[in-house]
Amino acid sequence: MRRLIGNPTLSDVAEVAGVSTATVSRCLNAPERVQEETRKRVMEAVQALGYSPNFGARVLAEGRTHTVGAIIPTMDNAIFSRGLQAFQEELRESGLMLLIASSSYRPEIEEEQIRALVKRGAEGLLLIGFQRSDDVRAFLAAQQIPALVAWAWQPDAAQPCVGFDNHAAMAAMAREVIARGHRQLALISADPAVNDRALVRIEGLRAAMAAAGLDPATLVIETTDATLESGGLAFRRLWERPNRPTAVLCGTDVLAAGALTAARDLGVAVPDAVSITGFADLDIARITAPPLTTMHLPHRRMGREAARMLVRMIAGERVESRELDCSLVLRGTLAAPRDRETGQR
Amino acid sequence: MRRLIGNPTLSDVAEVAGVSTATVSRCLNAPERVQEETRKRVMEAVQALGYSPNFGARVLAEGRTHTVGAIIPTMDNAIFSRGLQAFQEELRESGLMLLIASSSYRPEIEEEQIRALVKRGAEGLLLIGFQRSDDVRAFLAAQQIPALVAWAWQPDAAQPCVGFDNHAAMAAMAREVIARGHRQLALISADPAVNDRALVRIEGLRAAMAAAGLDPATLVIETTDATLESGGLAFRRLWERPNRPTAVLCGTDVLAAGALTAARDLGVAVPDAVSITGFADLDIARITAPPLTTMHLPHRRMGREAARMLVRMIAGERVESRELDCSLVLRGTLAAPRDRETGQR
DNA sequence: TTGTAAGCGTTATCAC
DNA sequence: GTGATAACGCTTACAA
Repeated sequence: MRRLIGNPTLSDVAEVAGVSTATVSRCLNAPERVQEETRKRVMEAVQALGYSPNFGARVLAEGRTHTVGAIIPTMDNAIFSRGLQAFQEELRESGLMLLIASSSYRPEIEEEQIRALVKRGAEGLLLIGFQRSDDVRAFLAAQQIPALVAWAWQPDAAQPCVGFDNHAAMAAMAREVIARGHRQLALISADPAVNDRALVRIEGLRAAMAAAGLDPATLVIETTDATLESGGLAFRRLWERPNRPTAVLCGTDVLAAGALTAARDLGVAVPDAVSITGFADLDIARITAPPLTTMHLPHRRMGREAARMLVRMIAGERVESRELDCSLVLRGTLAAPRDRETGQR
Repeated sequence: MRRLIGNPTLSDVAEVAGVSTATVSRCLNAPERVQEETRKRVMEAVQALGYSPNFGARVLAEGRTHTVGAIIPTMDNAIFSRGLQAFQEELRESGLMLLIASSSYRPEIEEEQIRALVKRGAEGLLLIGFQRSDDVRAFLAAQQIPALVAWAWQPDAAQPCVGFDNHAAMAAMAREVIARGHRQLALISADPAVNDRALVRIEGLRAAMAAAGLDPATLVIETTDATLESGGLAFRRLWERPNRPTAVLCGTDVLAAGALTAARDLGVAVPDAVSITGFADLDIARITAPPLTTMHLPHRRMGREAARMLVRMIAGERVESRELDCSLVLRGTLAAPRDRETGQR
């Protein structure tokens, strides 16, 4: 498609200013390399014509797009939005633009978007989690597009990553719950089949149970998607079971908030009748009643660090994967279980 | 910058397949226009070389980037994230990629980002609110970049927009509050100087007061930024004043949730001692205790509609601005004021 | 300091 | 149906 009205080009500017295109280009990209007077003349011509460089031509000639891509499951989940905001802010410092796509937690869409982003000139990619087909991995390698996995860190990761140790974090939460005396645990989690962070968290939880002498097989898991409603529904299902758990751990604050709301609607007192824990320490963790006991994640730091790492990867440097610390934040939804017979703690 | 290892080009593929570059290009862009057999041979060469078209060259030749840009105050505010997600999903349907930037509510950063986005090839822009310097407007006009204002709609808008009538919506909320018997109103709002939606909401509130025979000058306004903490702090300031309001309207659910949390911490019962209302009907509106009375906004519909309109604008079509409906959702934080002397309603 | 001119890798218009 | 070849608008050696 040709532009309806031809935008002014470099040579238009050059003609008006009475210089060569090279000089105009220099004025724009390396002003110090051209004489004060000439530059002034050129800049006036630029102004007069309302010139703005053609993106395609610049990319073709320079060989760079100054753009990176990020593919997240959805922007409509606070667990990603804060870190993503920090990621974008830091990218801006490096003069990079951010291309965003979302996968709706579906691998085939993620793959499609990875290809689309690369086709659109992304020089590097931010990806969530490790789960990915060999096909895409080969594609990325062939195109020499560096990809950084974020929101997850694993000790043995083959790819560069930045995030926290989901296994250890969930295990720590489980230890805290178990230390309070809970023996009947339940988990509300995203589907581990499509969410490797969820899978790893489940494993961490089971490991902690085993280490504490509990049988991991007694763990009841409700798998669901990542919305408030789903968390509430999952809690209701849990509550209909013969053996009600005394503590419900949740894979996310969003699920926990949903569970908490369902508990309130059901007239189930938290933490008196049941303890509920979250994961992520989102804003919502502080506004529930009672406020949510959860695992604090360094959202902004992770976003910033991801941007810095990706910038270096694009520059061709090798980067070390980076583990960030989480910390348990005890608020009001975790307490010792009450004895169901006596009502005593 | 030259690529370290030259990626395969169209002519590499052409050479391997023993055809011309034109044929290869056709195979990729209009497969039906080339013979079955030739195409097969070409595709094999493409595979073998791991060929992927060069973005810059394609843009230069085609004259299109298939990319749009969006600049929002911040992704880290649920009031934008849901609509933005829908916007991106709909863009994908049209084969467009999304470039995202944020302004932190600062006009000068927004302006910088507008220019950056255009420089990076955005064919159209999604902008929040109407407030913008003449400079940028002229720039956009000169570059012939269509811009759609979203999250706001005004009857007399000079630019195409899609959203809701902030004035009418806030007035409706105020009418509801006043109808309950409230006479001492307060508002926790974003700074109207940097947020035109906030300004319009204030005006709507004042208009409703005047229409109900209340003196708009009695409205107490606490201006603050858009975070949970700020909402809480603003509520505390309100509560320290000599004349405590009986109802606190908030410009956003986030501010309302902060206010609600502060009220809880202060031991102020909601809605018994004070009514609080939100705006936007975010997820958090349903998890506060009591759940928040707020104004429902059609987030996803707005995002989708914005994408469709922008696509048409880019195609050169004229579009009509579109107003979307809001609806009051009464939950638990609004009630009739209690008489401070007698405790009666 | 400035100008000349050779790419950059596509798409698209012609001929054939 | 296929092949030459001319744009597309910029950056950047290299020359002057």
